[in-house]
Order: sequence, then structure tokens, then C-alpha cells
Amino acid sequence: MLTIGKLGEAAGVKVPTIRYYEQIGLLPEAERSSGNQRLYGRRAMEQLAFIRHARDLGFTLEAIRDLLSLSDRPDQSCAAADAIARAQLAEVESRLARLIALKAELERMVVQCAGGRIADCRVIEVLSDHSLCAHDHLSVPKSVDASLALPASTSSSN
Amino acid sequence: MLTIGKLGEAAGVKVPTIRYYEQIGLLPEAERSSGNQRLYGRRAMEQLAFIRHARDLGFTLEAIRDLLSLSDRPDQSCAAADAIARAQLAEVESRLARLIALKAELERMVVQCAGGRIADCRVIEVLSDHSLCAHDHLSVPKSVDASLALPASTSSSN
DNA sequence: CTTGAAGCTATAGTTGCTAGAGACATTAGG
DNA sequence: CCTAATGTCTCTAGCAACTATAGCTTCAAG
Ligand SMILES: [Zn+2]
Ligand SMILES: [Zn+2]
Ligand SMILES: [Zn+2]
Ligand SMILES: [Zn+2]
Repeated sequence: MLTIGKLGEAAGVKVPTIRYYEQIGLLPEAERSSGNQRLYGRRAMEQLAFIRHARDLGFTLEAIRDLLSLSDRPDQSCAAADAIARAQLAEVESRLARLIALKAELERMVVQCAGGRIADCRVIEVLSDHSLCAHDHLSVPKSVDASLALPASTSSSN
Repeated sequence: MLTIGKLGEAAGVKVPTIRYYEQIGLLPEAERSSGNQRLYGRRAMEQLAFIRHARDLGFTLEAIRDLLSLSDRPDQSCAAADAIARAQLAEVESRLARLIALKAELERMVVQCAGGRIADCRVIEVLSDHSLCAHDHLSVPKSVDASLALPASTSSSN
């Protein structure tokens, strides 16, 4: 039985994050010691590692919640799990496409600036006028909108 | 003089967002009509368009705040502005690198799943064990950490 | 037995907005 | 001129996924 600190260390997850996961019901309520401290066994370890890995791959907590509950039913079809993974892949691909456009536009502005006064700064100029941009880099269309953010990739370990 | 609705329409920014920008001091307090409604002139229009464009390129509001105040001092060196843009480029490049790794890993898991029962699902297997991953896709090193999220790219216009 | 680290709960802050309530302003139509 | 519809006002709360703080209790080492 591990304390929360040891568990966090083992799984590469910060202690408050573990408590947060429990609070939102992503992890089951932990057993408690006589002195009211959380205690974890192998099962909790595995679940937390699963969560951590899925977060690293960019899955939302909601998706992870679903994946966890699926993984509890080994005999069912994995179609739902695969669908979640494919959706995540699509998400990543769409972000990727957008970032590639952003990168091109940012490179253009940085390269074009000769580095004089603000009045002649290409960076400021381009930001003032999108028609100076080579291509689109537009805001994302509504359908793709929700949860675009890369899960605040909260620097690794404990 | 435009009302806030017209301004939002013109700049492709939602009305509450404009009020929010004023609230956090990114836009100056607007003039008011006799009936206490905000009125905007050409200057506000340009500033808002600048903000919108910079947001589209992924700059944080903090960075935009700095860029705006720089653009108010046309005679100064543009080194600071260029530095902000280069930092943003670096940000984008780092996210890009990470997303490329994620994409590869997600593709691998999706492709490898034969689609049977959960017990044999490659998606679940891989999530349970990072050593099944081909490469790193690790959480971002501490230094690059803050504000990794793509500015919740809150679908364009008004 | 004492001390310091680790744990506990509860609350608030982060980013960049978005949504709602309830009141006032403006404008178009009859 | 009155009314209804829309627009705007302020204020507050909510989203994701944590992180940080305060003020306590418990535990392990010496
Ligand atoms: Zn410049
Ligand atoms: Zn542009
Ligand atoms: Zn599968
Ligand atoms: Zn992995």
C-alpha cells in the first residue's frame, strides 16, 4: 500500500492532481489509513498510469473517463474505444494543420523584419493587417471548435 | 462612431469578448453615449483588429498587451516586438514537434487494433503501457511548459 | 518526545473567454 | 406617440485541468 506521495512519484503525477482526479470521480475514492490518509494498491497504480499516459497523448479527462470504464469490461467490443482514439487522432491532425499554417506565417513575419524602428517593423505591420499574410491560418471553423487546447500539458512528473 | 455590436461585427469579435478586453485593460475604456453605451472610433477598430489577428496567430493576451504598447512607440527599436514574435514561433514549433509525435503514436494504436474485444484492444493496451509506444511523446520539459495550450481557439467571429 | 516532512480539507487562482439574469436604451413599425 | 423587438448595460458564474495557499493533523526519524 502506497501513500499518495509515493504513488505520485511512481506514476509521475503530482499529489494535488491525484486528489483532483479522485474529487472529480476519475479515480475511485481511496482507502484510508487509521489516521485518514489515502492508501493505494496496485490497481490504483495501474489506473493512474493509464490516465497519465492518456493525458500525455492529449486525451481529455472526459475521454479518459470513458476509456477507463470501457477497460473495465474486457468482453465487450472495443469499437467505442477505437472511436475515441480515432477522434483524438482527428483532433491532433486538425491542430497540426493549424499550427503548420501559424508557423509559416510567423516565420514570414520574423524573417521579413529588417529590425529597425517599430514604425517599420514587419511584425507590427503584419499583425495590423491580415491581408499581408500569405495564407489562411484562420480561426477554426465552428465544428472543430470545442476543446482545441492542448491539455495544458502540465509539466510531467510529481 | 460604432456601437459595440457593429464593432464586433466589423472586427469578427464577439461583443462580450470586447467588453472582456476592456475589463482586463487590453482595450482602453470606450467613450460612452448619453445613454451609457460604448462608442468606438477608427482607432479602437484598428486595435481590435490587431488583437484579433494576433490571437489568430496564437499570441497570448499578455504578449498582445506588450505588442500593443510597443506599437504605440513608433520610434523605438523593434527588437522587443521581434523577440515576442520569435518566442511565439518557438512556442508553435515546440507544440508542433509534440503534436507530430502524438499523431504518430495515435496512428500506430488505431492501425494496430484489429477490432475485437476490449481485452485485446490495442488502444487500451498501449494506454496501459507506455513501453509499447514507439517513441517519446513525453510530457513537455519544464522550461517549455507554461501556456502550452493553443488559445482555446474560440471559433472566429462575432 | 520532538521536530520536520508529508498528509488532510477547503478555497481561490490560472487563461480566454462564454452564458445567464435582470434592467435600461435605441430603433422600426403601426 | 406607443409598443415591441432588439441591443446594450452590469454582475456573476462557469468551462478545462489543474496549481497554489492556508491552517490544520499525522507520521517517521532521531
Ligand atoms: Zn521588427
Ligand atoms: Zn493573417
Ligand atoms: Zn480496439
Ligand atoms: Zn506512450
